[in-house]
Amino acid sequence: MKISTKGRYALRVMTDLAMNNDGNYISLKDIAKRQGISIKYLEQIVALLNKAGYLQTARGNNGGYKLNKKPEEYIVGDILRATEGDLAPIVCLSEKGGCKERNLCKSYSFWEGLDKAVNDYIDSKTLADLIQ
Amino acid sequence: MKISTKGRYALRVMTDLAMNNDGNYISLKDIAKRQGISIKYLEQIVALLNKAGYLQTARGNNGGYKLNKKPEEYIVGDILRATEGDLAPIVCLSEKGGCKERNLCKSYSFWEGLDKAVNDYIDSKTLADLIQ
DNA sequence: TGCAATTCCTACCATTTTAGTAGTATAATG
DNA sequence: CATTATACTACTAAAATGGTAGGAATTGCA
Repeated sequence: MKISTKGRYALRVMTDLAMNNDGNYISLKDIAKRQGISIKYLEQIVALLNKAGYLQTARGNNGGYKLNKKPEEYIVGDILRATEGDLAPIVCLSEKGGCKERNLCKSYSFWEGLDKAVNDYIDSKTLADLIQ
Repeated sequence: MKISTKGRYALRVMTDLAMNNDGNYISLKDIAKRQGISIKYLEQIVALLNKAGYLQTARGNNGGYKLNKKPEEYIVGDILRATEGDLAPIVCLSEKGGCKERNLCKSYSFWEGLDKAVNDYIDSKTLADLIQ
């Protein structure tokens, strides 16, 4: 029941981009320095955020990343799901069509409820909530 | 962000014990058969539950396990914490004395909130809620 | 033109965690 | 004293985690 570094670092990258936004692109080198995370590992995390369409990017000299939208328009849950993958607490909830034994399983609706509690919370926060 | 088999099976063992309780001890052999889990693996899970004081046990012939208390007196959160270990979503929250950078970290209170959301939910359910 | 800075993409790897299996000792019962 | 059961400990294969590494593609600037 742990969030991995991917999700945690992703939030740090996004808050870093939000807080240091001056209109220019921000390089991973700068973010890595501020956050104390290796550039090479950040590349992989940013790739996920980028694939999800959360960033504007520019390659080459003076290139880097910046946010696409205003901080209050980023749902934290979206960021976490994009980097952590599915946050469902157990496999049964992720299976397409649902677990076949859901009607027999006494725990199923409990896990459903936990899943909902988690998602309700992370979807109630935006990037703006974090940086203030 | 997954619950492991330890926690999931633990809940199944507890519900099995609750539902099949006729006053006699219930052997792992029976539980294993009903639940489709190997006896040997169940031994390890039950050991955790036992260490937490949730069970009455009897060795030898006709031995086995039974619940200590009424189903409604078992908090699901307690069962999960006993078998999964700490459910805090990130390491910072588990560190004794708290994360040293908590005042600098923009995400800290977000993770605290997630931890609370999870624990509030799992502590609001009892074994009785599951078996009905 | 060419070099430096940067993202992009993919492969690799050590360590830890997960999900068990296995063996043996200990205890109780009939 | 054989059978049935828990108790304890060691081992292990496979997967996930948390990175490192190398090189290709792109862009800005001197």
